[in-house]
Amino acid sequence: MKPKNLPLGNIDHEPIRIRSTEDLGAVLKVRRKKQKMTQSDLAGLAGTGVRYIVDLENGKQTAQIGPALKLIEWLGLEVTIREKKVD
Amino acid sequence: MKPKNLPLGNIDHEPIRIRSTEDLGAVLKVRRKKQKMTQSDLAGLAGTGVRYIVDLENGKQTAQIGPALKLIEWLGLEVTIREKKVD
DNA sequence: ATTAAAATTTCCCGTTAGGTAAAAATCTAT
DNA sequence: ATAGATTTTTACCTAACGGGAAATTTTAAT
Repeated sequence: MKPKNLPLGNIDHEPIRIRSTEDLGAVLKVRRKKQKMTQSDLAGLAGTGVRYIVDLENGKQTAQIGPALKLIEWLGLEVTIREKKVD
Repeated sequence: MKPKNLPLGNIDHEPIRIRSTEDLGAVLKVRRKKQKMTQSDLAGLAGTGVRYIVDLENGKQTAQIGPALKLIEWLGLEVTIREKKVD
């Protein structure tokens, strides 16, 4: 099978490595659109403001962790952490 | 093989699911000790203050994402995100 | 039990995250 | 092209993050 050429941030059931806030923002944005949600929708669900969502999706370094995890939950995603393969 | 009974937050190469900041804090703390680092060591490496490390390990909701990712890197860990299995 | 090292708490304080609301810019469809 | 919805930006503002340093508590070791 040839590896498919998927758009940046796309999630096709294989886990995506998050190295930076930019990575995270990209993934969340693509996922939100795939779920046909607006930023306001998400903000409402996760109990944050629109500004927070915008900042997060833009890879802001200083966005807070708590709300981000809730948001990820609402997007039907899950975060895992493990030892780096090559250390 | 019987599943081993590992201490909370231990990482034995299988990925750990992060649902909350408390989960994250616990994992990072155990990992730091396994690496024989002090909080000051880590703070120095990641370019943050000791207070930040303490807060993060204590599961503070409002800790910022950027420094956390750097820290995770320095601990030889990696973060991944994927679709929830059961949505 | 003492002593030392490490972890946590506390105080002071400049910087800023992020909420609301409104305006501007961008994207979608017809 | 134009209207409508969505996203982003902006401004204002309060709450609070997080750094440094010192003090206190906890842990570890002999």
